[in-house]
Amino acid sequence: MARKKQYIEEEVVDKAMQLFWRNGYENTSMQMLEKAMGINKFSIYSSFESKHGLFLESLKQYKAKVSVTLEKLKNGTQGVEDIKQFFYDSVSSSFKSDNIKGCLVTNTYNEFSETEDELVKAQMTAFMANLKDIIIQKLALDNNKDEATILKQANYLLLAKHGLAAASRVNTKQEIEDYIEMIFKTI
Amino acid sequence: MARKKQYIEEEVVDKAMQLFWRNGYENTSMQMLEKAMGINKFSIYSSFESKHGLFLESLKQYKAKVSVTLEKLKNGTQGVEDIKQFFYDSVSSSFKSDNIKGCLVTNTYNEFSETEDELVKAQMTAFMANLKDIIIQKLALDNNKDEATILKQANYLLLAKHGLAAASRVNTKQEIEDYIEMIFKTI
DNA sequence: ACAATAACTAAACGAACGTTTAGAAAAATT
DNA sequence: AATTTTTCTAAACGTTCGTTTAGTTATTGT
Repeated sequence: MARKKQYIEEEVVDKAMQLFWRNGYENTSMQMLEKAMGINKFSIYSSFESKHGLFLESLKQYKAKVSVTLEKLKNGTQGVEDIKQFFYDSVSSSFKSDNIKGCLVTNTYNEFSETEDELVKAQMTAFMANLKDIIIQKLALDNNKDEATILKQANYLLLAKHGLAAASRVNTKQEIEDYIEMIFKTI
Repeated sequence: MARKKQYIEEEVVDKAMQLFWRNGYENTSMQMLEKAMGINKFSIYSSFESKHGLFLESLKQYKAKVSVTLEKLKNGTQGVEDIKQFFYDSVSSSFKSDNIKGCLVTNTYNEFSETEDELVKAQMTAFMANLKDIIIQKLALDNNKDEATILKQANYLLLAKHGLAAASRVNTKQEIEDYIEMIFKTI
């Protein structure tokens, strides 16, 4: 019939994701994407329809990437200790030297908080809500906490995670680890 | 001699600051600034040289604005309790209904973390360092904490404040207040 | 080998960006 | 009132943005 694609979509999306992750949506241009993905604009548009479509695909791939860590948390049986480990897992990629870019979901949550892009915002909210549910589940595993305490602690942990993601962009490993330890002293 | 300016620079900078605060630097256009400041591009450029210059001026004005709260913290004698009050003061402006924009310094810190704008980054770092010093001072006021503990707690509080600023963009008042209370349970 | 089809290159698109400029309007000095 | 000086208006500047469009190249099935 015809020619085959000379690139694997999953591979080029991964490159795009890394760029969005580091620079955000608005500060990543099609020119930068072309270069990083190793294919040109036509190919990007024929595969993903638009920059926005590519971004949504990048978000999807990011979620798939972190789902390993999330699944590990979900399957844990140690309660609070599992959550703590999840926090450590979440920032571990930042410590691989120059990969300091926090959490793509959190970054996106911030960047899009003032926009009217309901599609992206809905995805972010869903991700957060899912994480909150899991955290509540883990907290409930523990001994004798009443529901009100669990909800408060879940909120606290979610916001602390939010801060952690932001912090991992600018703070040292030691500071971040100290921070995590401090977070869980209260719980 | 000649005509006088028909606007007060401090007033128009305040409008600009609010816009930058809400949307960030890159997502605020000159067109938006023209409209919000009520003067046109020529006037903006003759007063502030460039968009970047206007942004620096906005940052300066923001610092002046929060210096009241910062001074209150500096003059406090209650130690940890002063810091907690400072946290409440910091988010209080977010509760005035639709003014949900977090902290301009934190927002800028995040947006510029991957740029090469050393001028802006230096200002942000200086602001953070100053806040850290003050927090250390307040923690030292308290009873019998050793220096290592104080440093750890100061780092924790700084990151918690960072998370708080991000959270105030997207969370409810109740969640934020619960969060602050939780933060200080450990200290 | 050839036709068909899809993926490629590369140039151009209009729109929006930050910035500049030429000329009109207004106020202060003489 | 005339002159000077500065601010103002409004249009245009050159770039870059995301997106589209010809036209070429490569691969597949017949």
